[in-house]
Amino acid sequence: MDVEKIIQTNAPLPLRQRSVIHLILVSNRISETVSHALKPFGVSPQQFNVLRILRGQKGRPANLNTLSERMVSRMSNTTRLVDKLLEKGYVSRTVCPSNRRKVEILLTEAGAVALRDMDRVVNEAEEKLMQPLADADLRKLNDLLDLIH
Amino acid sequence: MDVEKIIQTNAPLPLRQRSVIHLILVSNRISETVSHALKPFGVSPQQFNVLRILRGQKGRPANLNTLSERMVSRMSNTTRLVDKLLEKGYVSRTVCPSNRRKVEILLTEAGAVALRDMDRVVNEAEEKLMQPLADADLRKLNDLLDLIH
DNA sequence: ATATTACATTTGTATATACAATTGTTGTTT
DNA sequence: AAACAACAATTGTATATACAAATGTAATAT
Repeated sequence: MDVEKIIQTNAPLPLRQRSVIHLILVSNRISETVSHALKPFGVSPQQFNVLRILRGQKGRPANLNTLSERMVSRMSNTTRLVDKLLEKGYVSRTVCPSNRRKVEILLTEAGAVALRDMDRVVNEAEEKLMQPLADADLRKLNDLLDLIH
Repeated sequence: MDVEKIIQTNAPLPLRQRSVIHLILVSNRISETVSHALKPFGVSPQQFNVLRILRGQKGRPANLNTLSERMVSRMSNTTRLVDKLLEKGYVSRTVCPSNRRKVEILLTEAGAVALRDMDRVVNEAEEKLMQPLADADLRKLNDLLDLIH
């Protein structure tokens, strides 16, 4: 990404500042792309994220706490996210019988089916974005990101 | 950043997928940190961004179009962003005399003063985040990010 | 001159998110 | 058992953002 062109400055940016802006630009691009790919399914990237976490549970129910802890972006209103998925019939929500404070959320069959299609389009979108990076590049990128606090 | 720990999966992620999640996690972390650093000034990162663009204009007024084009995140409602900055007295807004469709936005003296303080805290925050990366690392990171579409 | 089109900004609306306050349930202390 | 603290989820509120529609102004065509 050509940072200077995007933010339209002619003065070259200090290296650190450029890196920070670059990271945000790339992340925005990724989010937009994924968002766009998911549009036909009527789910946001966060909702998609929740569905993937539920699949990872392999049939074991997840409560709200677990979901919010595992989300890529933690500061979400998980209750309302799950509401949306419920409306679409992708998840079920029942009060936990052993502890009535908790709630048990499960991926429905319809959710699992839809998720497979979502996976396909999201994977294609990510592949397209990251295609110029060889495996060695991706490994190096991950190593560098690991350094950031 | 330890991606697997954060999203709490024991299965190691495919390299490309891990990179994508990693980028988003890092970008979220940066946004949160900057957001937090700016809290005492009562401005959001986007508002800070607008102030910086206005300073870059060096006294020449910017219209709304210019602002939205140059913002790191383009999909913002620039009118309302400027409204907020106006309330705080950081910018002025007047109808352009030569073309009454346009609007001329300028950084006020109070805005310039506040911006200097914001710059300091934001720089400190970014420095702290990126401190583990040497110059060579930052250059490499920028190069890799440049590859992404 | 009037109508049409293009331009620049603003407003409306639905959704998302941050953060605080509230509700309902369970566990612990006295 | 009653009172209190801790836990889990939900609701309220303010702000942010995406996207479409509307407003007002200028340029162009008829």
